[in-house]
Amino acid sequence: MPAAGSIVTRFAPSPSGHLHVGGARTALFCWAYAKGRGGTFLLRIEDTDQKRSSDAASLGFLKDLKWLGIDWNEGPEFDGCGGGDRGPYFQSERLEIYNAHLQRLLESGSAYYAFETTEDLDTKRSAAKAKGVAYRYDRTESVNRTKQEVAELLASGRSAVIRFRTPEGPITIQDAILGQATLPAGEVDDFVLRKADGFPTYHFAVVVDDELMGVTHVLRAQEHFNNTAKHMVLQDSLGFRRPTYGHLPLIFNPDGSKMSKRDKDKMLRKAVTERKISQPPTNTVSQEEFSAWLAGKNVQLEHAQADRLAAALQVVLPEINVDDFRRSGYLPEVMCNFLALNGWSPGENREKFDNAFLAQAFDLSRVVKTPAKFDRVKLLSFNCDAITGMPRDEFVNRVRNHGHAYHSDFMRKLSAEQFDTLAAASHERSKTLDDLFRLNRFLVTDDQAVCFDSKAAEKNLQGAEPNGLSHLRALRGVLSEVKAWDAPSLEGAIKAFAEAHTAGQLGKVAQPLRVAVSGTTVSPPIFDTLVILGRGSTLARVDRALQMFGTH
RNA sequence: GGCCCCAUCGUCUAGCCCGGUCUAGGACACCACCUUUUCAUGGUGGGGACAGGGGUUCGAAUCCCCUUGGGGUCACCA
Repeated sequence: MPAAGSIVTRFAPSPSGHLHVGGARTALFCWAYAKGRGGTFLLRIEDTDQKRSSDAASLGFLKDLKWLGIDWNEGPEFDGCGGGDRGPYFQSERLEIYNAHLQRLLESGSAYYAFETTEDLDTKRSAAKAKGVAYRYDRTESVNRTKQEVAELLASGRSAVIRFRTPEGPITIQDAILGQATLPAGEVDDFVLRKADGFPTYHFAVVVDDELMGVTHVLRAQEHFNNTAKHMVLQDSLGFRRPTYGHLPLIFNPDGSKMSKRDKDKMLRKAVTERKISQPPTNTVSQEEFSAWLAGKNVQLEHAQADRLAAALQVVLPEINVDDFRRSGYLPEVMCNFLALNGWSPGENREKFDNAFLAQAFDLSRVVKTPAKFDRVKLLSFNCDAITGMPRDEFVNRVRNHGHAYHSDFMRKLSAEQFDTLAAASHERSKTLDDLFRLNRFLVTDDQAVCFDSKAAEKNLQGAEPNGLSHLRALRGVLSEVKAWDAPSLEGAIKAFAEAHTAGQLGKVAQPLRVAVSGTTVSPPIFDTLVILGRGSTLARVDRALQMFGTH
């Protein structure tokens, strides 16, 4: 239990889907605020929506937070984090607590049972909309029922919710970031506290838990701003303290649209439509699923399906969730740094910092009020800087771990020595931990299966004599004679060859060789590439290229 | 549509609260040139913003008002 008067912040995700960047940023700020002030950062899982919540999603959130380096002092126990005596930290396990407080409201007349069905309410809502009037819940019928009548209805098994009897009058919200705002009287209607399934709504659970868990500062996304009014009137009715609120600006896509998992479907649909594909590529999704997905814009593919389809179509899906970025090879410390820069800045032209700095420098007064567009290009640049700036050993280790996690096939095909050579050679040209695997497939394909890019071959192997092919033919002899198959020896031999045959222009020799062994014009430095391939593969590939492009 | 909030380069932002030091700073992106065995990196230089209109003031990016624009919210989702 933290000392009295100390700061308690919390991150309270609802466990559906994956942790996305906006949520991660909220968690990071909550963490930093508490951390920098010797307070407590608490994690609570808001799983009151039985339909959407899942244990798998909860676990995913914990893992993602852990990966980002965001540790929680209290909350679900996981990998050294969590615990605490103000639990349980899953709202689904706190129903008795909510019911006890609900009882108080019911008895004082601040809450009441309501029996309208969802359909009833929908009808009223659309009627209001048709008239161009704002819909407000009408409490008259519910409130006029006697206790007796309510009891009878309940006894008869009628489905019921409990609503809050919102007091009259305007409500002024005090916000540490946005200042204050006053909602006119009547803006907040009688919202639901307990759903028909017996679970509390977000509004009720959040107010009860923040009080019971001693939360002093609520930092959350701006979409919750208006909800704060509801929470405040509830706190008053329950006799609760009022935490300090700070509403963080939202994070959007570069085009201003909301960042959502649907962006992946959108991109895939576009690719499918453009290429006029009517049948799913093999081993991706079933024909029925594919057709349904294509037909309905709101139909979403499962993660795994989307990944398979993207792979088959060679489309790179946009990263939305934290684990997408992880898979794409972004570093957790860079994610945190960049996320923090969306909506906050330390000033003094400082942009690069770690979480320790963030914790000591973060302050609500420097949080920006305007929504941010998430710029993946800048993130990539930050990632590149961090990767090229780290020690060689560290890069090799981290890229190896990434490989084991996401590219086990690739890792299996290279020896430890080969991999380390490749990693070292790839360090300075890697923008992500994934680049190495994406760009060097040719190293793990069979010598006879190397796929040649026709433009690359045309430009570097064919053409008027003396062309690349003729150099390659002559170079083949040199390569087979090189005594030690290591980078210095190869460099010596090939440079000597270039001196003799291309007036020292290494490119004239290196490029044909590169195309011959990789199929394209891009690879790690040519000498390293040859070392990784070994003499056998190199010569086999050169021979194959000579054969394929040499005969007419 | 009602209500609430916001408004600086293409993007993230510094400056704004406490008007002059702002011919508005940084970063990413962009353009040009240079370096380079490919790719990438790196180096040098360049273009690029105070949404518009009214006030207040000797003086406004900074304070006030209006307009416009953007966002949020109006669920038995959180």
